[in-house]
Amino acid sequence: MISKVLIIEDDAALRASVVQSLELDDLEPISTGNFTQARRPIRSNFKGVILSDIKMPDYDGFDVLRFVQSRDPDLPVILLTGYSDVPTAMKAMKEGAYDYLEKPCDPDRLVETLRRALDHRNLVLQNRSYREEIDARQKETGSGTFEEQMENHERQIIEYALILEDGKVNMAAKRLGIPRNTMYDRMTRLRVVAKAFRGVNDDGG
Amino acid sequence: MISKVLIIEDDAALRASVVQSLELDDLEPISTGNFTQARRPIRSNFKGVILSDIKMPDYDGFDVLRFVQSRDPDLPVILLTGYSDVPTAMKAMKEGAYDYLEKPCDPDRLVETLRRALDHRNLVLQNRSYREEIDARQKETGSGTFEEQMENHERQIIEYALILEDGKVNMAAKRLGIPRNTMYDRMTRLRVVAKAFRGVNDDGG
DNA sequence: GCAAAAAGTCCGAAATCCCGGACATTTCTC
DNA sequence: GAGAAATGTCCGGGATTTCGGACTTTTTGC
Repeated sequence: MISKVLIIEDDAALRASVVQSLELDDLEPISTGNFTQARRPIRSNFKGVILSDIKMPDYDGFDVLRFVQSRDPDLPVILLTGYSDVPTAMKAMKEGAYDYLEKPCDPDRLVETLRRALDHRNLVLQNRSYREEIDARQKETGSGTFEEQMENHERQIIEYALILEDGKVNMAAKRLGIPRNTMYDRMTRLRVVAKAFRGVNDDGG
Repeated sequence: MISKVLIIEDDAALRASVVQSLELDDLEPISTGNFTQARRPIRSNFKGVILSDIKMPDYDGFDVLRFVQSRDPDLPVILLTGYSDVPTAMKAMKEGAYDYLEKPCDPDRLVETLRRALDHRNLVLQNRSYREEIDARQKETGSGTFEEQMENHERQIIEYALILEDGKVNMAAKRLGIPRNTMYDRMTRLRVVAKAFRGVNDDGG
């Protein structure tokens, strides 16, 4: 499970206290004092979430939010607002912040919120990798000539059977449920050499 | 995106107000007054989240929480606690509640919290279906007789081409680099019906 | 080293597949 | 709604594949 939290907070004292809270709960704080310092790690595969103050000199929390969203719209940003500054918080949510916390915030609430965000991030990243895997397999079943695809698959089946049977053609044929002569025919056509598969697998024979 | 919220709250007035808040934000409240009424829809593929009061006669929020987790540990439960009842809230989180809200709660905060939970739920369900798909494909490769394996693969290639071409056989044949008559022959042999692949893919054509 | 079993090779007929061509039907285009 | 283009169906001969059987070579077991 991912656990990085990129902190953007100009008040050094508050930053230190946040870092401490996170470390006590086995999260991995990355402490920065302004947006410029924080930019580098913010990218689409960042394995963590962002915790940023809103009110800061130069770049504020909304700048951070916009930048993060340009890099990855599914990278959660939690913003720290001033006490009971509801309008700002509302605006932040509308602009896509994952959540917000009022300063000063309860450490437990902070950690709970971050854990939810990390959980979310984790699911998003997992989802992406699953999707990539599915796409990759789909690609495999959709590139090259029909004949090529069929032949590749045929070769794979035959070679796999040969590996399991230590390169013995007749045994491999029996395993695949086809007459041995047919097996030889196919191997000739595909130019598969049985000898090459002897001793490849340890439990062969 | 899923949007159901199963509400368990014995106070009818509060329940009505929650329902109203949710409907204003295009969520789908399912309103119930106690655990017994709520049990039925709670199952592992429930397309929504649970919002439950903690303090109720007979069964309380922790009973709900435990029951939900027995049905699906990844089904978010948001609990409503009394005002500033921090210890109970902490306990709920420890037992696996997704979040908690203090009564009376701000409608905006309520909706934000529920949306996060719904988002989470959505990702979990999506993740599961992806995983199922990957498992299914894995199973397909490497079992059955030779003929079965070849035929399955052949069918996959042909069906995928048909999907890409919106069920047009001639186009699919061209894509695969085989004469259209051969394509028909193969489809007849495999009992693949072209019509079944029309409109499956949005960019077909 | 001998017999038996398995592995590998060659042949040919039957079965199957490939694929062009002719034709019917549907869909598009103006 | 006529003509064109694409889709779908049917046929048949030539090419390929299948697969049993006969044979040779290699491996196995004693």
